[in-house]
Amino acid sequence: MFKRLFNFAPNFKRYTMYNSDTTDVKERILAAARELFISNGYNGASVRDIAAASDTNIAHINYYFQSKYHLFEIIFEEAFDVLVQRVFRILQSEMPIFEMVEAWIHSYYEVLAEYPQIPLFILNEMNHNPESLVTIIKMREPKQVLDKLSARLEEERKKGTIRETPTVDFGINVLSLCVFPFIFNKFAVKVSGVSSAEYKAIIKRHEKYVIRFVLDALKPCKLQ
Amino acid sequence: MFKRLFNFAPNFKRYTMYNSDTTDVKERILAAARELFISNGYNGASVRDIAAASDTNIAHINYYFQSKYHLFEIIFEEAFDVLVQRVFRILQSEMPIFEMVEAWIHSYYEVLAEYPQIPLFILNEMNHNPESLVTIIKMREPKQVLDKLSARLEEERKKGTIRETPTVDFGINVLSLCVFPFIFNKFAVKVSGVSSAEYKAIIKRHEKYVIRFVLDALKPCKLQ
DNA sequence: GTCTATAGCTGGATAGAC
DNA sequence: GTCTATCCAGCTATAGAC
Repeated sequence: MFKRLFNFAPNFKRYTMYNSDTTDVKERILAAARELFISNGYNGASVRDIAAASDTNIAHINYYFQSKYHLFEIIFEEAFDVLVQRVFRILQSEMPIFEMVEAWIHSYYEVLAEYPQIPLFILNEMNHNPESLVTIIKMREPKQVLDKLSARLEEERKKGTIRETPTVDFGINVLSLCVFPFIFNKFAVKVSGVSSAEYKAIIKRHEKYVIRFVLDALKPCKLQ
Repeated sequence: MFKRLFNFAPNFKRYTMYNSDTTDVKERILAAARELFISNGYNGASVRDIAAASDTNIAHINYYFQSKYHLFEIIFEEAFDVLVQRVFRILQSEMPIFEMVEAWIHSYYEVLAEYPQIPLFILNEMNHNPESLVTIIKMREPKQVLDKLSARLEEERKKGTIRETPTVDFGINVLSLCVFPFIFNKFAVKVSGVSSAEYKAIIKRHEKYVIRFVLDALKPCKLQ
């Protein structure tokens, strides 16, 4: 299930470049930790569970990763990069503005369809345990990305391509429309009784609405 | 901090109609449980913490509420009603459609400004512990509310007041735009470094954008 | 109704044999 | 590197004195 995580998380290589037999144990622990931490959060996943799921034992975990918390930080970093790397690359590209926005939304829907549990995981851990996690996030320089987006929006507004658009409000809207449907997944499925497959189809269709919504809000009336 | 919760949760009266001195102990436990469960989740809040915060002891909690889980269910029910009662009332009213949508969004922003932690709390507990909580939610008959909204949208579309609007997609959009900014609160504050007060101001302004966004998406072009 | 003491369990981490 | 046994801190719940 998490195999393809590697595509999005180059930093993860740091922990997988060994060639000895021990690599296998580390890998198995990481795979189990990924699954359990992201599903159940830090408190909800015990090292005992992780040891059992990876067919190792608690001593292995502490031998290779020093502590439960250190292992957790590695998983958090990975998960954050999954959500952010592709999107940051798009936001810093020089694509035409409407294409960029569409690619931005689409890449969220694509990544989140594969890893729907990550946003809730991150938002949760940030709520209960911010300090050391903030460091991990700030290293990715989100401010720089926001500034670049601001400059882009201002430039296009001057050209008359888009309306006056406050960057922060616009960013919150895009995030809201992309991320929330996935956070809401399990709630909706449990309460409405639709199957997970049906909800996936609903979200797939929903992406189109979101793209139209956002582009219409950006374009000045005369261009619509 | 949670005193005004009573306004939104009439069911809560069930637990507060006693007049003896013991009421005070129950009240204090409920107040502490409210705060701690909603901030830290079921696993993150221990009965020890709740006892300490309410200046009672563990035996009191079990005496009055039988078990930690039973106490939790009461808090969950209350919290759910806070989010849902006002909104359900608006969705079932006969207000003109555009007024209704604006009131819908506004009531979310108003309730969530006061209880910003509740959505994450509910989404979380639904993820980790759905079965018995689903019952609590289904008792509020959300399906009925959705059907009423569907009928309303269809009726207005026939009159030409609004575009063709799929109820579920529209509902998800409104929920996303209203709820996510609050879920995102702590993350944004910690990462960007803006103060909580500044973020509150951002959200306050943001409400206006959301209302415009949603109404523009509903209105047919000729009416804009 | 109140409160202390404690049972019984699960958590993370480590010592020490191999 | 591996694994068992164990420590100790935390948890919920309850027994039983007052």
